[in-house]
Amino acid sequence: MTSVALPVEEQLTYLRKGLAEIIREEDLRDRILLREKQGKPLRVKAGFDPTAPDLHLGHTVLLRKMKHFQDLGHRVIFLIGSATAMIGDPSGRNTTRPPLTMEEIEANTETYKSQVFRILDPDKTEIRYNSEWLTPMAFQDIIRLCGKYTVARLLERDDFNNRFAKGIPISVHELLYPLAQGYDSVALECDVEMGGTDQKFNLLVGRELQKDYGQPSQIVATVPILEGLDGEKKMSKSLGNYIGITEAPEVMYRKVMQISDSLMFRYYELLTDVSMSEISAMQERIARGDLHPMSAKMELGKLIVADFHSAADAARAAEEFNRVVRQKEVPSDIPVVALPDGVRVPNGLNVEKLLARTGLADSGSDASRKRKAGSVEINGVRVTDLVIPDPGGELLVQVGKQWRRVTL
RNA sequence: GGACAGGUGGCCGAGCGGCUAAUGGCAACAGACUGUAAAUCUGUCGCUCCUUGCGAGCUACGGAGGUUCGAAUCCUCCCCUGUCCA
Repeated sequence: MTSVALPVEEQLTYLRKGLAEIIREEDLRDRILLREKQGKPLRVKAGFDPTAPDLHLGHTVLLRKMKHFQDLGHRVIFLIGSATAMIGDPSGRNTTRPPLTMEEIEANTETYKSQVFRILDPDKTEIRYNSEWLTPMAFQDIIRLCGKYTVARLLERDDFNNRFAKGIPISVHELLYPLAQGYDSVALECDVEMGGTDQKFNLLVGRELQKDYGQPSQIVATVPILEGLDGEKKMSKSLGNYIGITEAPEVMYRKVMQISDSLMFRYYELLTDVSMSEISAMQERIARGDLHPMSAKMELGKLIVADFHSAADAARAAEEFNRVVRQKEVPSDIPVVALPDGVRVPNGLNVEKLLARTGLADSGSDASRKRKAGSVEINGVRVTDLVIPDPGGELLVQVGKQWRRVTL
């Protein structure tokens, strides 16, 4: 879809799907019409933290939606929070972070580009840095900015509110974060700002500040926060419940297969172009027993893998999954390592050393535990002995989902 | 500036002189079951070494000292957080 002149109601329908909230929808309609009359695209901004350039599927919910704006001919501003990176969105206790150097930020930007343009259209994307306008601000400018908002209003933010109530520290500079983010919208004269629902407060501050600076208030569009593989907490790298968009097809596919059945529909909704009616039809068929949930999940896996790799990769990943996981055969791409030093002992091979030094265990102690727990298989045979006779040739070592091919 | 309450393993949270590598919960890892779903059950869950044993050593309860045969637990100073008062 590349048409620019889609009727406004159709644009709204297209955009509404998969958005958690639009504030306010009437404003969005008016703004679309206004810009259309002026022959200008909407300026749609979303901010990203330059410290974490590794994107996962959680981020793609937002990116996909940004792409939808582009599909309608609008302009997307991919804002890198180079100046605000020092604060970090006050979601927790990370108070102050060391400032990144310009080199680091540029390196991270490159990483972003290589990932983001798997989804966004580069021709309709503007990459900007908020240090462009925030860094030159003088103290009096900052004071002026602070003068436009009150502490009481900042404390309305859930996170601040909770922390304040529970007596968890809030540093003053954290309060500046929403103001800085809001000011970004002023500097960029945004029509729309997008973000996760957890960003709602910050996005709304932008509306207020724009008004103060004599601009029309931006429309706020929030996307739902994607649950991670555990189905409960939000997808995040630090929680380890994520699927990274640069991960190998097999890994992605396997991770998708691990999610719970209920989560699968959520993923269908937020991560694929499958329509809501198709999704509910699928749910009905599963409820009736016409469709095995696993088949539906396999389909989801293929769709997601194909999005970031290719249909062929997706098919291959599915095949591999069937072979390895369902038929318990040996995976095809096992890391090959040479027999590490110290594994060979006078009467054979030391299993614990083998695990610890091929990355199958975190430490010697961990290796010892895994061995004693009976988690180790070597050449298809469960091994609990500390020392095994040297079988000659190569070793196929398995601990849980991890495999190593060790050459002697 | 003053008064009070706190800082324990990835997180939450017990312990308040020895029996404590530290109860319990969550997370994590492995095994069973399965659709490598969920649920459930079992085991593990600081590090190193080896003679792989209910083995030895080392490190750990904000930091530094001290008391004691022995401290996460008592004392002193310091750092950090919160509440109240000025």
